[in-house]
Amino acid sequence: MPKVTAQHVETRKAQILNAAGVCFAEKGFQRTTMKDICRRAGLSAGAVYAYFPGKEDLIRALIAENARKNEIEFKRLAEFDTLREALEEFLRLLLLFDACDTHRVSPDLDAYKLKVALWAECVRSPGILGSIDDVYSLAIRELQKITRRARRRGELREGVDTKVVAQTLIALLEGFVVQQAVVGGRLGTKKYIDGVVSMLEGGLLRRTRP
Amino acid sequence: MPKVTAQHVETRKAQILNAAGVCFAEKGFQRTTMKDICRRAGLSAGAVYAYFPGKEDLIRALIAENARKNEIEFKRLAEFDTLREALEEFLRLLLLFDACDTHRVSPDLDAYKLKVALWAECVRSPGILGSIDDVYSLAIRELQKITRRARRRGELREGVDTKVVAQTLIALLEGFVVQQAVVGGRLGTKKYIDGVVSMLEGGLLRRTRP
Amino acid sequence: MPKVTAQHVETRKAQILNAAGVCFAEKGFQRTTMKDICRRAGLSAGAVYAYFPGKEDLIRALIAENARKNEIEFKRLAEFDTLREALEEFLRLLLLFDACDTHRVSPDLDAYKLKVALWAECVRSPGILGSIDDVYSLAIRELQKITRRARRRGELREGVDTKVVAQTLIALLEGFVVQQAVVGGRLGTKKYIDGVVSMLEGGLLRRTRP
Amino acid sequence: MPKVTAQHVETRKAQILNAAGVCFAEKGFQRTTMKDICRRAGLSAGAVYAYFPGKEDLIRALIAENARKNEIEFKRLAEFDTLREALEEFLRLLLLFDACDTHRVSPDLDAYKLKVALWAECVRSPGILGSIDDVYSLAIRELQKITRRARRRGELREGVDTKVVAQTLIALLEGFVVQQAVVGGRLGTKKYIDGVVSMLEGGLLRRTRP
DNA sequence: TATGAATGAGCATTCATTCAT
DNA sequence: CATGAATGAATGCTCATTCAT
Repeated sequence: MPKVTAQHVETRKAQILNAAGVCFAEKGFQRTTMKDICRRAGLSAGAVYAYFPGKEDLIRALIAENARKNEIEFKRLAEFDTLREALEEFLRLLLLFDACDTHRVSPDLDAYKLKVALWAECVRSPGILGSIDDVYSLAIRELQKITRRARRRGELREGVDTKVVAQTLIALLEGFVVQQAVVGGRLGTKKYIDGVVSMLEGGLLRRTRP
Repeated sequence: MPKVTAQHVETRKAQILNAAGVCFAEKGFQRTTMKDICRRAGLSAGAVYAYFPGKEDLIRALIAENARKNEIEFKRLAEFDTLREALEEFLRLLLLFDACDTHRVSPDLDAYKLKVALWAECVRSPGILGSIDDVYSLAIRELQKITRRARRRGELREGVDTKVVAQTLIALLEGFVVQQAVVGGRLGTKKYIDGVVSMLEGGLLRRTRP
Repeated sequence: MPKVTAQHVETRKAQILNAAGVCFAEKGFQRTTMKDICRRAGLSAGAVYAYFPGKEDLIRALIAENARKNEIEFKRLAEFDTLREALEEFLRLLLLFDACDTHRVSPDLDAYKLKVALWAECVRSPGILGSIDDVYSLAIRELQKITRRARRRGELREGVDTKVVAQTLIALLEGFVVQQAVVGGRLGTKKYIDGVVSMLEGGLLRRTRP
Repeated sequence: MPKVTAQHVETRKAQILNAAGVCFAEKGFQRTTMKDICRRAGLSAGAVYAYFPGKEDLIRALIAENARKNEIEFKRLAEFDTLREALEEFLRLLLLFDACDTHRVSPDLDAYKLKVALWAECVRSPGILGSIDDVYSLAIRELQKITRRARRRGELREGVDTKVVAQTLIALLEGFVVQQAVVGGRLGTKKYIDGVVSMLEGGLLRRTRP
């Protein structure tokens, strides 16, 4: 019975986070009412509160989940042999699959909007800031690792600060998300990735033959 | 007397928008109460409502103001002779001065946070979406103009899509803003700008001497 | 459980309408705050709003209820054999019992005041006007039926317009209500009814023996 | 200068009461804002408050004015020779001319609505109840005088209580006003008056020849 | 466990009234 | 005398959270 219960708890939590994610993407965190989430989850208020202490905990859980997924993604990047491949994968993973997948949201657009909603809350709630900080630290650390290895292999131009590179890559990602969310997802993801990779290749990577 | 009144109206509106900007940056749009804004503006509720019909109109006004400033900035970029200079100015203007200035906020950090707060509202309120769209269209158009001129002057690598370049530049900007807001402004702006410019130079701009 | 709930909903609604009726009678619609009603109903604001979408709906419901009761009363009038009896019943029912009963108000005075309060709102709110119109149409129609039957039986003086009779009867009723409400219920209901009936008998009804 | 000022004061007061009457008829007392009245009067808030201490005083003044007019009308009724003539005049005066005139309102409908609005306020405001009471007392007293004289002249059926007659007449008046206001003035005033007079003649007045 | 009725603090907004000019 | 900007208490309504069943 304990096992069954543990399983059940996970199912319920996932069900609730699912609903919360969709709602937050649709209407933002503050505009979403607990009733919205209950309705979408097909549960009563009491049930939701049995699994999560409060509304705030729902975003916190969503962010934590996001972090966990991010960690996995970033570690997978380290397995690529060339920086070029890693870069392409980085953009592809995070812009495409990540979008739909991480946040349990089906249409991409919602995933972008949810990200913006999460950021907006991160910026204020002191309770959340901590966890988001960790996500960034991890991402930068992992990206730095990859870049450093690339340098060792001679793939990198000289004089390039690996931390700044990491920040830049993240900015290219998040800046894309903002535009997608705000402009309504009309951005041409494939074209953007290609363009970015080609720009980075030209400057970030050393010319194979001077 | 008409002149005095017109002057007075502008003063009051600015005073209120000032206060609203600071509050939104601090606590986000939804968490900010009208009372917060009134207190900060040193005015009574009635006074604020005499100048703005409602809370929503305050963000709308803030976004509109932002748009107006952006327009001016972007047009100024066109005056630079080389793309490199324009790029540096682009990043510098928008990340540094713009931040403090556009939103009438003194500490930089608040400006970044305000941007995130505005985005979060843009994503939902149908009434706002229109105006923000215009801002993006303008920005992309202006940046494209600059890049096309650079191409004609032979400053640009071949095979580069000017629209994607514009999107990338904006992403580098907005991605930086997100990080600053979320991480708490610990990013080293100067280093970031230098890094980005150097990366773009290497790839975006044709090597002066192969 | 559905039965219990349905029952419960009706109880609550009645409890709230009760309270609203008393408050509106005491202070009028506009001067009555939702807090007044909540206090009198012994419920929280949230509870009241769970059963009625807004303040306006409370009067609307009160008017609708009034209409339903009126319909029943008027149909009962049709069962009397002579017009005289029907008239007496008409006045008696509507001035006495109706007053205390229809509006769930115990002291008569409140019932009169509530009527005036309802009229005052009817006059303005477009949403209410429709329903009140129906009440009048029904009342006039039913009274006309009764009078026409009386004419067929030869109870009526010649040359009498049945519609005008209906309007007159209603006026005698409502004019009484106004006086009671405004003057403070000092009017001598019994005496008024007797007087009116005797006047109507003298003129409205044909002399049985010239 | 004192004379000029006194004249001016009266003009201003009339101007303000005019505006107040129209507004109250349109939207009721509570829904009418002082701003509405100011706008309609073409005056500033300060100006209105210079002539009337507050909003309440505006209805009080309107009621007082109504009372003064009523007094004159009723005294004029006493001058008719027969009760029948007086009755017809009573209804005609008060339903037609009174409506448009007393309340300084041009379209009849507004006058009826204003009456209802005034009653609604009379019922609550303790400060107003007194003055309205006087109006009723006077009306009943004057009508009684007329009826008593008619009795002395043998115009009246035996066994008729003059006070009840007065109340009935007033009820016929006010009941008509309620219907007009609520139903939207579709009542056929002339027909109503004729009908009422004929009913009253048949019963209230002794048959000239049995 | 699950329910959903109830709570009540909190919020945006309105408007009668004042008073410096 | 007149103005109209400013005040701030008051109001209708929402929604996160609790708890008896």
